[in-house]
Parts: sequence; structure tokens; C-alpha cells
Amino acid sequence: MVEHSGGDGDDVNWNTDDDEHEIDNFQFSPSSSPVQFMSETSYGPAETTSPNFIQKGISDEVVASFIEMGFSSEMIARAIEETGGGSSEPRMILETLFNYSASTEASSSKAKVIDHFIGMGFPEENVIKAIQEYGDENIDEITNALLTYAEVDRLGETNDVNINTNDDDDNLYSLSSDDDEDELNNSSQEDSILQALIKMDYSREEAAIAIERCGEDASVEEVVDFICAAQMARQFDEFFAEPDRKEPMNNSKKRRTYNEPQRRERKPNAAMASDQLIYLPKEMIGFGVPNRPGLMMNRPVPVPDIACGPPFFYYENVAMAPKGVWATISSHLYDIVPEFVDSKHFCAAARKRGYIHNLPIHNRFQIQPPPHNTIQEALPLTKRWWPSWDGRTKLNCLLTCIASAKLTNRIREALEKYDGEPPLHVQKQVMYQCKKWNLVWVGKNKLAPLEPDEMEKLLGFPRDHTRGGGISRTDRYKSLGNSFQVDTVAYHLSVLKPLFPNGIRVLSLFTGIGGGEVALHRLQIRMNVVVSVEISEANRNILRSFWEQTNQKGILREFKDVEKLDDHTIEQLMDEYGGFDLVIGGSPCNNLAGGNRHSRVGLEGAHSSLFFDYCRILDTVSRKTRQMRR
DNA sequence: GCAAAAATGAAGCATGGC
DNA sequence: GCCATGCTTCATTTTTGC
Repeated sequence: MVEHSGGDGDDVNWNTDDDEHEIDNFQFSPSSSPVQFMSETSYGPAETTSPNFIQKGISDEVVASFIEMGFSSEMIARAIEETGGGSSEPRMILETLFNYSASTEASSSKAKVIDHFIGMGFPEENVIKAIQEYGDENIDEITNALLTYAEVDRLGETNDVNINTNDDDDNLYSLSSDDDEDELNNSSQEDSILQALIKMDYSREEAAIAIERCGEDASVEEVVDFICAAQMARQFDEFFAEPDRKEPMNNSKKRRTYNEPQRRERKPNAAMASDQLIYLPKEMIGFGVPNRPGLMMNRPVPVPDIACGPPFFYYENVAMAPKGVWATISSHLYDIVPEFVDSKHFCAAARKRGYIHNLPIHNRFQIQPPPHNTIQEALPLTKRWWPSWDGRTKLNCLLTCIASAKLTNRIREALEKYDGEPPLHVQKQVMYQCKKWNLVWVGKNKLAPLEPDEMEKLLGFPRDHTRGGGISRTDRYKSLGNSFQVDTVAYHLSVLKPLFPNGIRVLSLFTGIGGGEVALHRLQIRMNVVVSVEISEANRNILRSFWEQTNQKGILREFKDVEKLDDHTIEQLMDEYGGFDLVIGGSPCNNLAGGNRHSRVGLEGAHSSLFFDYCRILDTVSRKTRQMRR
């Protein structure tokens, strides 16, 4: 309890009728080409030195997106020509670009291959020897040969076995130890890769994690690429690491920054076990928000090659999760830096969320019309009753439950004691409850929680999106409180519009009431296929109703449980529909949310641990997509 | 028995005084 | 720089009413 000095003894008890206490606390580029990051204005000079795409009938946005994905202007121009010039579809161009990428890799010059393996730590003479034997295109054979050479060298140094070199053939090494030979032959591919990586001076732990993440079919090269990408991404942590970890200081007393949390004694938390922490930015504008061009920025760390789309993916969860959670989430999503955004920059309600995705971030645009920016604009009927001493223009986060009627009634009774403005201490107490429960003024001295349709409006959904079909009022609040803010998500997804003018295939996990689908619809991106996974029958009904009411021509296929969506089923779906272009979803926040008083235990919680199914499914889709591309 | 309403703090960051 | 305090938070459990 926090005491509030009423002074005149007329404090209001908002919680219980007879309680003597005071108020309750009134209380992703192709691997062969570098990623280019260009500011919005930097596209200008690029055009002057590049082929004239406009004449080719391709929009600036599409070209900019390709450039941002790391393709050169020349490569893009060639792809456009090959796919039909001005009439070509961005998606076809994109496929062609990826084919170039693969082709480029396969036809690399000998010098490039030599550099590549030397860069991996192999001796130059061994690299040249392997290329002479296997040619410069057979990367796997070269890799295996180099690993064999390395193993022989190592054994030679330790004199554990006798090495017989055939003087007549310098290219051949043979092991005289039958036992060792058998051991090598019998080891599984995974073990072989693990051993190879360890020989390359990667730690066993690092190698094991990379193998697990790349899948059992991955080659040594793919795993090494993955590790290198992860190492690059980790550089970002320099910006977010605690200063005392980043740069040990002798002086224990140092200035505290905005992002450095205060040190307090608190009980251990599983979510805090992570060594690496990602701190939230003071102002959550992500990589940019509309109408604030000065704040537009690039990703602090490029999306690693292994994570570049297709498929594109988009993951969301609450920003203010327990310590260490976002570092863990990021580490499971290719070490991509989260984009923290508060939806108050898009609408009249706050919604602090973290997003991890591999989408381009330039040339985003807002869906039209833009939402109202203040409470009073969004809810005009409240203007008449809004007292001057309530200075709110934005609502707090829209939650899953609302204030009780008893509370609003007690506030009314308290305010009716005064003819004019209530005293400051009453104002303060009323304001606390207003902010806590997102109450709005609906009459003289009358406060009320938001109606479901008002929440729909604020969150960017069509009116009555969640109404009817047997869903209770309570469940409407719950579903809306758990949903995306459509305008925010649409802003991020808008970059897909020029890339998929003929429609998109979506795998929607934890669909909820279809925030992602509504965003794509409002962006006028045709949904050719939506495979939706949602546990709640009420929410599935809402999505199906939306699908029918908006006359969607595509296929909507529904599943209930992400845990039961196994790899075989995913691959079957991808074979059936030709793959997925976008994997979107926000896993349950129940065990992360600040409002959870009982089981805020982090990602290991019963609900929030479903995040790992998101990762599993995304890995399967990515692996299958690579196979299909090949 | 079921659905809806009501009651239930604490984690974690920001801010300001000293 | 330390500390107290303010503020916000995609929730869960218990109680109530039909």
C-alpha cells in the first residue's frame, strides 16, 4: 500500500466498500555479395550510376528492396531483362537473383575458392593441393580433403600414429592405424562436422549449437557460414552489453546510462540466467516510424546470410519481458537484432513490442487512412466530458481485462462530492486508476473502460471484427488484448507489397484474431494461401469470418496446435502450395507479460515456451525452401 | 456448473532529489 | 552515483451470479 496524503480525510477507497485501507496502490544478402545499407536519400546516387530501372518499368521501391537485400544494380538489371523486362514480376526477379547467387557460388574462380578456404584457416598449400585434385567447383570434396589433410597433420605432430606418405603421389595421405580409420569411417556425419569445426578452432559448444541450428543435412560450409554470421551479429551486443562487461573498468563507480538498469537485489529468475542482455531503447521507434524521417535508420547489424529470405519471417512479443528473454529470443532467431516499437507512434494507444524479422526496412509506408493519433480524435464523444486536469492524449497498453463496474462507480461517487474540480489528491488518485485501467470519460464524473469495438478501432481492426459468432464479451477483450496493432505491423510488412504484386503465401503461427492477415489485407497484398495455426476456436472463427466477409479468393487452411504441426506436415504443405513466402506470428506472452502476477517465469513458462516451436517450424520452412530453390 | 466479474502485486525501467 | 519513488504492464485466480 502506498499512502496518499488526503489531508482533509476524504480520501476515496476505490477497491472495496468497507475496507479501511486507502486506495490499492493508487496505486538477410546472397552470400557472395556484401549487404548494402543505404539511407533513403542514398538511393539517389545509386540510380545515377545504375541501369535505369524506371524505364524498365520496375518501381523504385522494388529496386530499393533488392539493393537492400544485397544484390548489385547490375545483377538486378540483368534479372529484370531475363524475366521479361518491364512486364516481369518482382517475385520472378527475386527468384532469378537468388539463382544468380547460387550460380555465382558454384562458378567461383579458383582464386576465390582459394581465398575462401584460406580464410577458414586451412594452409594455402593444402588448399591448392585439394583444388588440383578435385577441381574448384566441388566444394564439399575440397572441404573433406582439407579436413583429412588437417587430421593427418595433427596426427603427425603428435606422433600418435604413423603416417605413410606415398612419395610417388603427393596428393595421397594414408593412415596406418586401422582403429583410427575405422573410427573415422564409423562416425556419423554430424560427428564428423563437429570434429571438423573443432579443428578449425571453433569451440565445441559453438559448433554443436550451429550444427543443431543448420540441421543434420547441412554441409560443413553452411555451418561455418552460420557461425561467421552469428559472430557478426554478436558485434551488436557491444552496443547493448553492460558497460562493465563490455569494457572492464577499474573504477566501480561510473555514470549510469539510460539503458543501464539499476542494480537491485532480487530473487533468481530463470529468464535472467542469460549472460547477454538486450536493453530496451528509451524511445521505442524501432528502425523508424512514420512522419519522423530524421529518426529513420539502418539496422545496427545486417541480417546474417543464413537468415535472409525467402522465406521472410516476422516474430513479435512483448518488449518488456523479463531480463535476458530478448537476448534468448534473438539468439534463436539468427541473432537478428530486435526492433522495439511502441505503437503510440502509430495510434492513440501505447503498445510496446519487440519484433524480429528479416524484412527490408526501407521504403515502408503506412496504410491509409492513418489512424487517429490521440484519444480525443479516436473517441470524439469523450471530448465533451474530458476534464482539463486529465492531460492524457494517449492510452496505455490495451490489456486483456478491464476495470470493474464497481471501481468506476466508486470514482463517480467520489467525484460527485465536488461541484467544480476535485482537490489535487483526488485528481491524482483518479488519474492513477484511469491510466491503470485505460478509463475514458463518457459523462459528467463518469469514467468507463473501453468498449470492444473501441479497442478494435484503436488496434486497427475493422469494426465488429471480433463481434458475434458466439464469442463472449470477456473473450473479445482477451483476444483483442493479445493481438497485433495492425497499423504498426502493416508498416513493417508494407515492404512486401512491391515484392509480391500477385499475391503471397503465408504461414501464420499463433494467428489469434488475424492481425497479420488484416494488415496484409489492408495493404492490399493478396493472400493466395494462408495456413493458420491457432489454438482458440473463437479466434479461428473470427479469422474465418474475416476471410469470408472480405471475399478472399485465396486458400485458408487452419490448424489448431503448433506443437502438433510436425516437420512432415509442413513439408507436405510446402510441396502442395509451392512453399511459403512469409512466416508470421507472435508466440504467447503469458509468462513474459508484466501483468502476470502468478507465473511470470520467462521463456520456460508453459505458454511462452511455444516460442521454440516457432523456431522449429521456421527452421523447417527455411530448410525446405533452400531445398526447393536448389 | 458455467460464464462473467472482480480482486489479486511485482518486475523493471524512468526520474528526481540529495 | 545512490536511493527512493513513480509508472506501466498481450495475466491469473478467485468470487459472484444465474
